[in-house]
Amino acid sequence: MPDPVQSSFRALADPTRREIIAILSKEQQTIAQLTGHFDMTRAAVKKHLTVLSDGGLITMEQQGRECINRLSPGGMKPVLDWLSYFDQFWNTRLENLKEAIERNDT
Amino acid sequence: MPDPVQSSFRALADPTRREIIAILSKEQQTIAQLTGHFDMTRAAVKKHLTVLSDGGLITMEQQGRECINRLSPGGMKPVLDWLSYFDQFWNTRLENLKEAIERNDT
DNA sequence: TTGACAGGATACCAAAAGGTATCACATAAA
DNA sequence: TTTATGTGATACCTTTTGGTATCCTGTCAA
Repeated sequence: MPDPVQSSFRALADPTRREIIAILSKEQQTIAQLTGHFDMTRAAVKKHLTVLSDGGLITMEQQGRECINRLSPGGMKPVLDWLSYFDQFWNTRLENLKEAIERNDT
Repeated sequence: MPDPVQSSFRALADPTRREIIAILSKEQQTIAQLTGHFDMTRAAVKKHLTVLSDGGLITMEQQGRECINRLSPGGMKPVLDWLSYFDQFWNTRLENLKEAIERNDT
């Protein structure tokens, strides 16, 4: 899937993948660790991780026999780019983002 | 689909639906008008519109024998809420949103 | 009234998506 | 060196999804 917008949005469209993102936002995890959070096999979790990786939202680093999964900071760029194109309609909520930004910037 | 986050993200996951959003951001359209923009049947376009409506991203108003489709201003709220939860990782791109907001706010 | 036009609704189809089971392989540990 | 662990890869299954075709209903215009 060569379109970054499509692959990003696709990666976000599944609740399991969004939860994986939430978990990885707290700490990096191996595939086996991540599987412990869900009621499915490692193979299924690994498929989700592949989709997330294709979408640029995470990075998968091989370390010995383990596979470390981390959130990719710039991965959300295509999504935010697309969303910001329609600010004039959805800027209601952007107020909150603005606050978050100002908290971070200083 | 009772989960607003899921139905919103699902609605955004298809390129045709995102293009519909782009079109509707310029002007409201009937189903027949929208169909003119794509290489598919009215039935297919209507299905996409139903998904977008389920996701709260558009409103469909019956007007005589026509069906007027409009962008729903607050529809992106669940998406932006979810995204803003991970600001600390993706705030790189939030800079641009900030600029867009400041252009609109005055 | 009689068409023509805009949409619902349904059934159906092919492909993609989410998931499991299984086997193979490399590596860490005993 | 065994043995167990963590993962990759493949095949397979079921459900969902994107799409068409078809038919039916309502509405606007001659």
